[in-house]
Amino acid sequence: MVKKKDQTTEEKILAAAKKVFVENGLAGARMQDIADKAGINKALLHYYFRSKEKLFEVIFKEATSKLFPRVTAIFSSDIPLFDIIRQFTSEYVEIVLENPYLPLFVLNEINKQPHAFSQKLFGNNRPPVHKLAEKIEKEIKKGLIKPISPAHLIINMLSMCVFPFVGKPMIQLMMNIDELQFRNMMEQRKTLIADFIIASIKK
Amino acid sequence: MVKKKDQTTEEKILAAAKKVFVENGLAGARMQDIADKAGINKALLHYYFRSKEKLFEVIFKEATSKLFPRVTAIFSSDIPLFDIIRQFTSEYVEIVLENPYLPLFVLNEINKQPHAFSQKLFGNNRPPVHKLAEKIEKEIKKGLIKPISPAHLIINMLSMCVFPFVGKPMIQLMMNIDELQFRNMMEQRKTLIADFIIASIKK
DNA sequence: ATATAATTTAACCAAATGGTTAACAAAAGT
DNA sequence: ACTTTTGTTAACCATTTGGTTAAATTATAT
Repeated sequence: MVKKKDQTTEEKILAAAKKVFVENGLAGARMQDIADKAGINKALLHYYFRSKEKLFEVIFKEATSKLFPRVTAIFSSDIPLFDIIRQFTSEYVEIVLENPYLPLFVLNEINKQPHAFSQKLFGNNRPPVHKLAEKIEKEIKKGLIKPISPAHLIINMLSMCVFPFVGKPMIQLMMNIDELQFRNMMEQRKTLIADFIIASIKK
Repeated sequence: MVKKKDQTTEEKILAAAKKVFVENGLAGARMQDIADKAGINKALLHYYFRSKEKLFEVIFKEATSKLFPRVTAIFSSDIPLFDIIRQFTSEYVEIVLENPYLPLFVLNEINKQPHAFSQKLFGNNRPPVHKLAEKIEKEIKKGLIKPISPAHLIINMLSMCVFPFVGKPMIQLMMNIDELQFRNMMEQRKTLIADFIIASIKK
């Protein structure tokens, strides 16, 4: 199945931990489970990472570090609104397609400890939603798009990107589709979401 | 704080259990915690509901029984497409506003045991998405709305209804809004989502 | 070669957790 | 009045879990 040959012990642990944490959350993850999946003794976990919390923090940072800096970059980008929408939606879906279970994991942890995790997630610079909001306001005033509350527009965009992953099993159940079909659908969404939004707000 | 006076013991347990389960999930919930919140002994929990699983099942059914029958009803309703969209979005948001943490809870449990929970959730009659999909197809063929994949349209609608609740703490963090502001925003979404969708697909 | 440091393990520990038991108290029949 | 059923509790139990310890093995340096 998986090649674990030339990985260092630390790498083996991190790979196993990521799987277990993302699947079960912080509280639900078992150190023994991580050790087993990494093919090592449980005590060795504590040798490399002092505690469950510490290990979790490493995984959490690593898992989210790909996504949020990009969000921040795109939100503050100077390109036209429609391009921001296109770029954000396609990039978001593309990145998350690599880790489909990440969003539910992040939302869960942030839900359990909003402030602690917002700190871990954003540090001190949260994604500049206000910049995007201002840009939307401007376009409305210039009469380039239909009037809409910027906050709602942003939430709509975020919703259509994030929810399909969070609700993946439910969607698969309701629509009776397998892994491949789901993946194909998400590939389509890379462009479809932006088209859908723009069709709604374009004058 | 809360009035627990004229409640029967069973009601006290159910109220406490709902809170604890929804906040922590099946695995994260503690029987002792439920007992404490209900102001009773832990053994009494097992006297009323034999096990954690049994208690959970009761809570789960009670919590979801309000929502899904309505979804099914609206999906199979014979009214025009735009009315379905308006009715579904407004009703969904309205119902969930009473239990804002329900969606994340349900998605989590369904994620952990897709088949077991789909059984508990839907029994043998899943929401008839196909009926709605067929209706969309027809409207497209009749040239009444722009062409769009029915599956994607449904996912978009679902996304904009569900995600704001699932992502509530994250949205509150990113947009820096309090409980009341969030609630007001969701009130607005009762009509806004449908307007947004219809604007996008209307010819 | 051998002393030193880094890595790995088996055995153990204390705390937490779901669940049980046996005894006690309160209601409800009779 | 008293017997039976229902409701409630404290104490207890087995298992699980995160974490520790001390010994063993392997690598590194001298």
